[in-house]
Amino acid sequence: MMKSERERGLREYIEELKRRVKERGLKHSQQREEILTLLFHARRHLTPEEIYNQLKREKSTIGLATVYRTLAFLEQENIVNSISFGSEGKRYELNRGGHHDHMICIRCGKIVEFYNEELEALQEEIARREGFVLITHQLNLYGLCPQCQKRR
Amino acid sequence: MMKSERERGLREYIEELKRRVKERGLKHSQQREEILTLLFHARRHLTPEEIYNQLKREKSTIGLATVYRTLAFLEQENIVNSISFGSEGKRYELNRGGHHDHMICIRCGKIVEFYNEELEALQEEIARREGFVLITHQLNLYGLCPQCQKRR
DNA sequence: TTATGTGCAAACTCTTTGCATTACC
DNA sequence: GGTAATGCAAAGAGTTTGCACATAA
Repeated sequence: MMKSERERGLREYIEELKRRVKERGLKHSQQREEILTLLFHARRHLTPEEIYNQLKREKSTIGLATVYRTLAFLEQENIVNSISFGSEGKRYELNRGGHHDHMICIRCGKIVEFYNEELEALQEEIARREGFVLITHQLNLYGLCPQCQKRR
Repeated sequence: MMKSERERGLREYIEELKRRVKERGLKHSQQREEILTLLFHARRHLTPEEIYNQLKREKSTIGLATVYRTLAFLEQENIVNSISFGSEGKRYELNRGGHHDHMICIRCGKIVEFYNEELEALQEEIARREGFVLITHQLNLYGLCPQCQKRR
């Protein structure tokens, strides 16, 4: 269901990061690589704080400010995406190439990613009707996941 | 296109507020009415700060904390809805009974509300496929409005 | 009368910024 | 060697909380 290309390995993401950094006349760093690596292996969408704590646990010397600065850079370069649920802060995930939306369980916080061709087309259509040129969108569906429906 | 019932007047919204307050064993107040009245007349989605400033300009003695507390109450009672665009804080609008989503111009900030039956149905369908019971959703389309497309 | 609501200030949380130092190229 | 990146601490922005006083029922 998910739009997919051949899956890329960590090595490739790091190469892309280095390329982008060089293109901008900037410098690569240990820290940027650590964050990208963590996001590559993450099974969830992480907050800056979670990324910081995890790296600290792995004995990194990284600072929280660096995490924020790096995430801002990675997002701007479209290497990672951020999503925000309700009023809690942003969460980040590696951009693996397939656009998708999110379904969130309001009880347990479980997040399911989905992609629907028809939905995407419909949004384009709606925007066109209003004369808008659509650039991006964020759709979050909130509900109860199967497990949480059982334990009412 | 927008789901619609007969439009309600300010008086009716205030009556509903009073009813809800009483049901909860709470007390009505001048301040709650001021905020509701402001939201009724608002043409845009307002931040707590904007609501506070506007009321101060109208010589209210209200405090910012009261604005936050009241908005939380009104939202919980489903009298107002909040939306959050990107990472900026929540904005509030009076719940006029018709669910709708938002299209936001990333250049000028213009917000257009829309409602699409087919889109709503499709979301239900997608949630069902994943075994979720859908409770609510938020969809924001970001793009360029007609005016901003011209002045490239 | 009495519990709830209010305004103020302080506290909190999340994020950004200034700056001396480090490390990449 | 020169410039960008880092880590720390302090500053900001937005929001919440504690408390004494005001107010609705």
